[in-house]
Amino acid sequence: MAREEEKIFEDYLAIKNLKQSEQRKEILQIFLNIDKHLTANELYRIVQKKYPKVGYATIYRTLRLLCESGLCRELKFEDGTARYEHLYGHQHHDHLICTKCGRFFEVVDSEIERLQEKLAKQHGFYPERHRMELYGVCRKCKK
Amino acid sequence: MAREEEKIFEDYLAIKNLKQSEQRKEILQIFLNIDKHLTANELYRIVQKKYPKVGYATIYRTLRLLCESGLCRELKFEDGTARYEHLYGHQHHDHLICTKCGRFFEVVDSEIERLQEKLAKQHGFYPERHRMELYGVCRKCKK
DNA sequence: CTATTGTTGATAGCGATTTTCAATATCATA
DNA sequence: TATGATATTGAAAATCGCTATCAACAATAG
Ligand SMILES: [Mn+2]
Ligand SMILES: [Mn+2]
Ligand SMILES: [Zn+2]
Ligand SMILES: [Zn+2]
Repeated sequence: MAREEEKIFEDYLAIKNLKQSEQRKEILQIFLNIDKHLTANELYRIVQKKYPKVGYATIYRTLRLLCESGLCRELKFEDGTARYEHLYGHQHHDHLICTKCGRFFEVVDSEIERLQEKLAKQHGFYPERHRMELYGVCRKCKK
Repeated sequence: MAREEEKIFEDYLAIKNLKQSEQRKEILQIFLNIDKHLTANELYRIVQKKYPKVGYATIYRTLRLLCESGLCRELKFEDGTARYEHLYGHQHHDHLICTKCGRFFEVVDSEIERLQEKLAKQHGFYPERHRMELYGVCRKCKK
């Protein structure tokens, strides 16, 4: 499972002279097995079930390492709480968010992406990145 | 000055059986006179200069009322701190945000808006609203 | 094995925002 | 205008998500 990601994380730790702790391995495994947009707290609770001794701070610390190593991306939606998604092997995308059930749907629209670049340039802006979220009601929730 | 907005706020308070306090009038005036994307703290400091007795909680409470009455919109950008902008008489817009100087530029692109609607519908979504922020370096900051 | 150095969990701290509460102001009505 | 019901206020405590601190502990090189 996820040998490539494990290697990336190990290599990142090695380069930074960081150690391969049990906690880091455990959290990496659980992170890789859950491909959702989790909050730190949600991840904490899941990790706790399997490894009750793990502390809150370690979750945050490891999430930071995962982001730095390129495996994870931190996102902030409307409520301001950080959420974390898989980054490795995932291309850039934006999100549709259901205001009823809270689910996230990933989308890409190359035409919109092109127009965003153009819009920035029209205003003398040198674009670096963007964020786009569409809020609405998903098919299931509309009944 | 801003007679219309004053009326909207007064009417809103009346409908909700709320009272027309001095503080509310003062904060409304200052809010209306500053057309920026202020944080609660920034507004607090400006209000304090003129009315030193006003409390922090009253700023937040009044900002909430301004939002509910339709005069104000709360926005959250990358740092998670809420910012407040004028809503009355302002059409929907998105933001370009300079990562050097932190300034906000308001933009609308009807073609992007159209494609956003279309994108949502393609995924079976009933769109309600969206948020789009383009981060980059503004003309001035690029030298 | 041992020393060095990084890691951990608990907990304190922080910034933004909300809640609590007793004192006070607003406002409809007498 | 005086009264009283009800809403509002400022100060301070509480909360929330997250980061910093620190002493005990674990990983790794030699
Ligand atoms: Mn995603
Ligand atoms: Mn704006
Ligand atoms: Zn839904
Ligand atoms: Zn700039």
